[in-house]
Amino acid sequence: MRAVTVPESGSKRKLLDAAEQLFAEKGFEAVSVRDITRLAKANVAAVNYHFGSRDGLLSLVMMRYMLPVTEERLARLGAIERKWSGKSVPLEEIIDALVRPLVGQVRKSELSERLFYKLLGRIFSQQADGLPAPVEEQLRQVLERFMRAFGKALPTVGSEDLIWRIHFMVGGMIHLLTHQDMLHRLTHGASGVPTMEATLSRFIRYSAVGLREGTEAEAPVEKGPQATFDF
Amino acid sequence: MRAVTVPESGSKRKLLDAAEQLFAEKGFEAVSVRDITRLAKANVAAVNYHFGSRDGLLSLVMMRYMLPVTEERLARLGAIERKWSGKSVPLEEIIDALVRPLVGQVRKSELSERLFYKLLGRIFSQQADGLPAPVEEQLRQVLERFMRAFGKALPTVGSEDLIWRIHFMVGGMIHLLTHQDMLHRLTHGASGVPTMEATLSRFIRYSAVGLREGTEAEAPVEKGPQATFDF
DNA sequence: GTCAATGTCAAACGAACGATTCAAAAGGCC
DNA sequence: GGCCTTTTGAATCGTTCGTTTGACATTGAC
Repeated sequence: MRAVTVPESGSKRKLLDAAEQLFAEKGFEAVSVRDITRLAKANVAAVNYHFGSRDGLLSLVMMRYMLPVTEERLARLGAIERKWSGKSVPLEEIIDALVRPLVGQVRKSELSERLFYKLLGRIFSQQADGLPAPVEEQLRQVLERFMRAFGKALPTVGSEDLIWRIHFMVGGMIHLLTHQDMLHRLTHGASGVPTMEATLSRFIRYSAVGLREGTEAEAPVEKGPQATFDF
Repeated sequence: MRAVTVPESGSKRKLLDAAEQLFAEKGFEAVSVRDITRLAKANVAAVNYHFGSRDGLLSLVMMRYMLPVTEERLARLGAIERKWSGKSVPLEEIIDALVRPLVGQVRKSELSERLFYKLLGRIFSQQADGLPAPVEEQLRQVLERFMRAFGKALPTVGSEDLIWRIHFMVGGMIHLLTHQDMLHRLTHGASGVPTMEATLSRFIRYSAVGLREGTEAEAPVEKGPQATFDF
């Protein structure tokens, strides 16, 4: 994976910043090239000059935010598996490796925290075929790696159950990103600070019990020949 | 709530059907009135004649699908509470009342099952201020009613925890609707039939354990002065 | 038959869209 | 200075957007 480098100044950088802000606020389809150049105080032609097309700019914005998240996710998962080498990895730590990079990368961004999460949420909630190919490839890769890890941590959960439970968990994660601001306003009206970190541990606890649902109570019977899961 | 009546034939009906199909397939923003009139084999002016504007048609489509769901949700919850009058209502039955109407209304629709769920998912995943006022009002009403019910069924869960857990659950529900087709293809490759009903009970079990997380193990201490939740 | 209400139709409206052109300006290097 | 590459600027391309217009057809009431 190549890094997405960004010039420190100049109109290219101004265009990227403006595009990120507008995409996060209004969605990828609701922002025109003219909206972006107007905010960046640049010429309409600049987008096509620097990025080839509107789609080129969109891809670059997505990659710039997804790549660090993907790399931190995979690095954290790798570190965890090394730490517990051989032994089974606690479920909570896997979920943590999946979701913590979403907040871990926020400070490196120029965007406000609120817009950063919105932008990530918009990327995740896109239909897969609406994403640039390299972004889609990243998501596929992350899914495969974490699927395998969850499968090992939950050996008594049938593969079909596991897929669905992870599906529900991912839905909660996306919803958390896209509607995070609304709920944080509700639950921390005036006080303020303890926002995302506290929410994260809530999410991890919620998802962990859902993922292992039934594995303690019921007998550890194998559910069929399709015991191991890999796609 | 007034019912949304639809003419049995004529171009108005054809426009509604075409709009529903296209909105479900491509999203509310990606469909033009010309796309709709082309599919309906009607004139471009027909949309504005029958519905006043594109937004008018969009509102009508949303209302047509949301109203029966909302009514069935509230009716089911009411029936459950009457059945368990006084006694505490099992959590699973409340979740069931929230999600079963999503599949209960599918047969009354002209749309295929797959598109029906997609359309509902698109409505739910819209930002609140992107929805027509009456639809938003329905969602607000449903949320308030069910919040109260969940609060009674989980008296030991702090109100702030409860809000977040319901938030995660709703995210899973929306994700289930919007990406249901992809996963059903994966998990029932060729076989087919046992799709949504089995998935629903999976979702209910997953969400139930997440919602009551910690309420069995830990002592039932009140978490603070904000014990009861109502907004 | 006449009238008014109800739909339908082709045509066109102004506005906005992404993209392109080409000349002027700016910047680095000899 | 002179030269060449990179970047900007205003103007404009062809399309598509939602909406409107006014003529024309159909219908049922009286």
